[in-house]
Amino acid sequence: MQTVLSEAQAKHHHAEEAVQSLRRIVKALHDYSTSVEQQIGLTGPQLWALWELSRAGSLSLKALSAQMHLDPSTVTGVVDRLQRRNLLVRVPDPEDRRRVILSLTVAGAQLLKRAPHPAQGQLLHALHAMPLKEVERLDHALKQVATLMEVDSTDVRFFFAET
Amino acid sequence: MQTVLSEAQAKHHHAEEAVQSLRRIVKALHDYSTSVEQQIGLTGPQLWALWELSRAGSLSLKALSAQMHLDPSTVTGVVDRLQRRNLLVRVPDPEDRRRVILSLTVAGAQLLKRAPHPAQGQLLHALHAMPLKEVERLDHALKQVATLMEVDSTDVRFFFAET
DNA sequence: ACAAAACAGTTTGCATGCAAATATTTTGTG
DNA sequence: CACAAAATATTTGCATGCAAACTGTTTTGT
Repeated sequence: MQTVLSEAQAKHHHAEEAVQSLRRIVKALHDYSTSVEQQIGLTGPQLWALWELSRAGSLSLKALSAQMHLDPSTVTGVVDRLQRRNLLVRVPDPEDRRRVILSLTVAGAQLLKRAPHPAQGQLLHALHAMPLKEVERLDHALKQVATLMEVDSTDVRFFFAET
Repeated sequence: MQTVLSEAQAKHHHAEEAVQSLRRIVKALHDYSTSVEQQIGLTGPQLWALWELSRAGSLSLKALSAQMHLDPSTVTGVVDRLQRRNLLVRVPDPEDRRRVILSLTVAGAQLLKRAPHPAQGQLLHALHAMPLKEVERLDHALKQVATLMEVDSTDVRFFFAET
């Protein structure tokens, strides 16, 4: 019983620490975004959108929001602000007049050239600085966490006693 | 050279996968927040604020925002909405009249009783479902990632070649 | 052929979230 | 004591982000 208890406590400890680390990671990502904004005057999502557009050549708004895992209504706003600064254009799709084709302008493409890699760059950089074995394990563990979180999405209430 | 190259590729692969998993985790956290909102009519931050307040008894706005790692101006808004629903009260601190003391109302405390554990509950639940060894490794790896990201916050530009 | 359903994009309304500016109060220094 | 500096909370302005409602267009089913 003693063993079980202390093992549970150890797990609790590491779990809390892991959550804390995730918070730090999210914060670091945000700070990186802020520094990018200072450098080139684009917010994280704005740079990300341009980057996806550059990668794909051109995209419908729906496709772009799928790439970014964001709601189309959110992306509409981001695209508005980019268009207002002449970094991209909206062109109606002749094939399907519901659709809008988004493409970079020359100004947009040029800006991208002097811009850093979008948001996740920081994270990827950190991962690349770690030994392969470590990255493998991290990958595996995170995948497990993500899956567990997705599976148990219903009634997780009171999993923790109030101590 | 062959070995080095494929090892780099393996690392790249796992790094990309890890980023993807982090995205899934963030999304799962958000989905959990949404389900909580459906259940008890409070957003994630609102529940979180009440919970911190309950844990501490009472807090100044500054202290609460420190607990939540949020800007005071953000917390002001959250507190506004909670106060509007009579879940907490603002009382001027007689000791220091700049300060405001936040405390739960009876209604707030009662609501908390039937509320699930705030946001991170989902994540903690998932971590507790994992073997201790795994949680330990995850904790360690995440700590490393967070530290690396914080250290290299300046010029990470172009760490990745455009492939 | 044409009503119904599905789809793409936008608009509106709301809740975060931060930075910068402001008002009030307290503290520290000469 | 006086006055500058710091601290606390708020306000304002802006950019995400989602859900729901709405418009127009295309596809589907009968």
